[in-house]
Amino acid sequence: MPVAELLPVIDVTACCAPLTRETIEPSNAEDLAHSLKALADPARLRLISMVASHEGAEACVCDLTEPLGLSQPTVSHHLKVLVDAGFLSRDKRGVWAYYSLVPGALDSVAHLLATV
Amino acid sequence: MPVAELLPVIDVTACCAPLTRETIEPSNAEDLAHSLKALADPARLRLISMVASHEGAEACVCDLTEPLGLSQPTVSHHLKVLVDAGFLSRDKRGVWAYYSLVPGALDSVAHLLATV
DNA sequence: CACAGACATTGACATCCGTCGATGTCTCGT
DNA sequence: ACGAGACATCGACGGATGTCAATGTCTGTG
Repeated sequence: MPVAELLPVIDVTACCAPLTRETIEPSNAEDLAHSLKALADPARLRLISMVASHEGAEACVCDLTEPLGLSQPTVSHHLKVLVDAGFLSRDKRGVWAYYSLVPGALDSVAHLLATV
Repeated sequence: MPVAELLPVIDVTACCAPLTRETIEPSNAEDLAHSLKALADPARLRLISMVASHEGAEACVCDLTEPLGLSQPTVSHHLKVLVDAGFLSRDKRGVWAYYSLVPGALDSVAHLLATV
């Protein structure tokens, strides 16, 4: 497993100043790039958006597969990427796996990008 | 040339509410993903950071190649990706090409990601 | 006008990534 | 205990991406 898998967003954000404040360190650039890569996919952006606006602010795979128009394994794959990156959390209750937003994760990345 | 090349960040930001406010439209997700893909690379993040913190808030390719540790064609390639995505602007003066940040571009993406 | 230098473009290559079908694992109801 | 269903994992495949060497284009200089 790549090292980056062990560095979710919260750790990235605690490390350094916003991108344009000072020259970013190569290792920090690598971490931030890893977080952004997790977001830089249409299906994953839609998943985050769908989970956030779903009732109860959580959703199971069965809620997401059909509206997304992708196969169940593909949806599970994307969700895993988002969980590993620290943007979503997974809560298995019975047969279902419920995904919800990790509070502050998106804001951390947004803060690193913002110039003001 | 892909259509997305013609949709720099400013257009993406003018289109829709923050990601978690309401379910994002597939086409908007595609546009935002394209912008994020442009940022989701360590070399490109470092380029943005180096340009922003360079004196005069602009830098030419010759300023960037050596500290980045990549070949000149590769640096030119990354800069082109960032210009096409609307994050950097290019100003050719004489033999040199000066790159600088597009004001508000990073903030637009940051605003789309933020939840607050 | 030729030459040197800064940068862009091209072509090639290795790697990464999104996708799916097939299969595995676990839980619940019968 | 068995079967059904929800989800994860695996293996494979095609397309996208980062990188470089080689080459092209343009600008200023001797």
